[in-house]
Amino acid sequence: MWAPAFTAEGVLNQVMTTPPTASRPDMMAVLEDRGYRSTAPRRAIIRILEGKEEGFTAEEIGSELPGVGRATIFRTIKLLMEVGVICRLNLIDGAPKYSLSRIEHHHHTVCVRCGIVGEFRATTVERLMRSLGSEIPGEIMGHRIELYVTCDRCVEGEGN
Amino acid sequence: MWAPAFTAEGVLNQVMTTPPTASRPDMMAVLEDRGYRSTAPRRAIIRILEGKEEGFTAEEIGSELPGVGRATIFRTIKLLMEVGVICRLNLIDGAPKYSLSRIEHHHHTVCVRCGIVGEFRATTVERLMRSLGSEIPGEIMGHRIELYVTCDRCVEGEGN
DNA sequence: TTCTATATTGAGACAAATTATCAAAGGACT
DNA sequence: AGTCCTTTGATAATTTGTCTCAATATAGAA
Repeated sequence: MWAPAFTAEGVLNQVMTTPPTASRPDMMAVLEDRGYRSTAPRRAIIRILEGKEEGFTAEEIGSELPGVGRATIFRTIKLLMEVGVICRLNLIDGAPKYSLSRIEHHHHTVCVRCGIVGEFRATTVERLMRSLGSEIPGEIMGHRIELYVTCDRCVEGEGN
Repeated sequence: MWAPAFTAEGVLNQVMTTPPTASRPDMMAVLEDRGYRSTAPRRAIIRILEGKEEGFTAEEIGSELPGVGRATIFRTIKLLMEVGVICRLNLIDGAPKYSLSRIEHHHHTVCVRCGIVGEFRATTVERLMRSLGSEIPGEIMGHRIELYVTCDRCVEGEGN
């Protein structure tokens, strides 16, 4: 198995990458708390998702669960996004990818080579966004930041 | 007609929104410089694009040029992205939209209500990215920042 | 436990945004 | 004008989702 792409080092309170071991909420419980039913397809999808530390695609989940209908895969992903436990991001070419949300507000790194997704949080980013708020016309409703990187593994394996 | 969503005010060297009058490169010339041919469909598409100050969709361009094949619309958009004169961005729901690049490196604001696109540049953002570089594993290849806003016009027209 | 009202599911049609194919047409240069 | 190579348009195919609707499963009552 592969070692984590991100280690929790970095200037404290500045940049915080999330170690894959960070605790995540029980996704099914979150859904139930919101009144959604605990069904076999949902549990199956969630079980698969729990192993996806570095991002996943809907198609990927679908092919790992041939017994679950495609519509259900998408419906469940959408539901999990609505309740905030996973989020959607875009690769450089715009291709969609999903990722578990281990920390409330965060941003993503996406390897331009292998597509592996990581997340980080930087309080500086938030400060910056607040200050941009007064300069930009209109009301800021949210933001999305994606950092395109060549991950350590791909840098090392240069030429593969 | 509507007044620009963005005015070039703001703290100088901090946030810079781009006035719609900012000069843009001659897109056809850029393509020719790269060895691409100047064809009627390309010139037509570019002529339409020149009037699109606030972002556009491929479908929109296509319907304004019924004589040009759909594939050519997409091919030309892709080409213009490759040479860097337009760029692609995503609405909150992931829907694609394109925008002219008036300044080399910039980011976008997208109104969550009307979808109008604006661009801005903030040197603070660049400084931040550089500092993130040393904290994040891997090599940073690029980044994308999208600010989701409710534009002035939509805030005013509240309830419409 | 069984019943029941209602949420969910799966199959498949449909939609939007692209990309691939390929023969026909169009530029650039001689 | 002629030739070669790029581009184009029509259309099929793909990818990522959403919608419909009848069949099924679930949560909570009885």
